[in-house]
Amino acid sequence: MKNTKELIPACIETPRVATDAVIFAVIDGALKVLLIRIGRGTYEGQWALPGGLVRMDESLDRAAERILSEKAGVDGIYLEQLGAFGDLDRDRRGRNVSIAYFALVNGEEYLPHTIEYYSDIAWKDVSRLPELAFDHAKIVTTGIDRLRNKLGYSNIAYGLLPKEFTLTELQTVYESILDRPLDKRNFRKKIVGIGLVKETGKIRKSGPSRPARLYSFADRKPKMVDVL
Amino acid sequence: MKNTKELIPACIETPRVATDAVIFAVIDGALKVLLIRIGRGTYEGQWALPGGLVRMDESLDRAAERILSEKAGVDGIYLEQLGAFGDLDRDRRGRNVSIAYFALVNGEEYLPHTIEYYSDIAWKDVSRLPELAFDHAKIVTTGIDRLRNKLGYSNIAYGLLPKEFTLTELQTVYESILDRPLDKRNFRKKIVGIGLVKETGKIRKSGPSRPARLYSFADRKPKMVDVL
DNA sequence: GCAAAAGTGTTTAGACTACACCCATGC
DNA sequence: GCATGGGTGTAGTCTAAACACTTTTGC
Repeated sequence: MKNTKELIPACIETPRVATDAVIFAVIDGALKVLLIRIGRGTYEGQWALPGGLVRMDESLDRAAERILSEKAGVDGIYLEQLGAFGDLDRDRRGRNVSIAYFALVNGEEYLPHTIEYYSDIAWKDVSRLPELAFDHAKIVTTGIDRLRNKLGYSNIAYGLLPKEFTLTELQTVYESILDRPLDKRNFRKKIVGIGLVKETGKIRKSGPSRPARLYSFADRKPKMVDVL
Repeated sequence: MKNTKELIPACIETPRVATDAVIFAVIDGALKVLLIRIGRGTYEGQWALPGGLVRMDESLDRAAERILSEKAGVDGIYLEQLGAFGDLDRDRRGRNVSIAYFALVNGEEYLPHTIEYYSDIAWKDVSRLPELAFDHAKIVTTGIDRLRNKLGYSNIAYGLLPKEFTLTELQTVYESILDRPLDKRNFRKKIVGIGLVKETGKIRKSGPSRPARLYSFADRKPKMVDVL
């Protein structure tokens, strides 16, 4: 673009720009993605990620926030860019490029609700995904890779948990995402040792078993830490 | 975009889509980036990354390859997407989004040459960069971070070296990029131990010192390995 | 024989892994 | 008193870091 002609016609042939969001939550011990079902048009009835076109007067990050808020009712959470997806055949309706974002929410607190154009919205288990429209399967895979990776060197897991939680709950989140069991003693030693979480002093009683201590994250901003 | 109206006007208001490339080389023991100087227009005389508009009939990856080839004469090298940059004020000439790529070349083999629209092209030391047009300083920073990171868990350094090289040369590349000295014995032990490189059996004599064994990369395709 | 770069091992400290039993509570 | 999940320590192995001298060559 640097060296194209300087005077730009109001309208130039360029791919349209959209964003799609991969929103994760851990629910019932399983990693889930928020999917919507398209209500009309070429892809009617198919599952896809929530997304939308980027407007001329908003940055990519802002567009992602707006679309997430409008189409999935999620506000004020951590959003991170996953990358741009721009293969020629990604959308049969016309040439476009999608900037994918990924986000984490606490599955207990957030209740998805369907909106206009979407005939359905639901959490789907990543290990049993339906067929997805566009190149969204690829985007989801990229998102899962990023999430797994990031879990090992950052504190992002805070996005998936309530303010207070037990170490067992935290471990379940890690195990669900990594899809493998972790040693309880080593996990607790490490997590507490690096100061990822701190004790709240509170205790939660639940059912016929020893009550658990409640912890909270030392930081609720994205931060690099050697976790695993 | 999924839930916009189905029939798309031939021309819709959307940001233009471009790509820019951050091309690295290690020359004279310093990490360098390939920059061009803009020949005309709003940003005339300023330094920037080589880039260009994405066409309607090519994917992002393909556009990046084409532009790299056309504007910097670099062909057939490893290209990796860095991410999308789409702030509102990134280009004073109009709204656009740039998909940035990063690439590595062997500074000894590749000689940059100026082309149409560019008044100059040159390797610039990353520690002494001129002021850059657009948001290219941010893109370069992202590129350097990615490169440093990747050096630690992949074999990408092969892109920066000729087919055969000495272990000292390899170490210089690592040190230039990480901007810190490495222990010679530990470096060699690790690099050879993990099988990143293999001996060619050849020896290179050069000046008044002990001749050095020549090595080559075990793999010349991107691969994950725990290097540092 | 000396300057210049190549090459080579050992020791130590910290991190990761594997592993099994007692504790506090509700019913 | 028993079922349920919470909580704890140690020994062995591996990896990373620190560190200094000998070798081969050209001149």
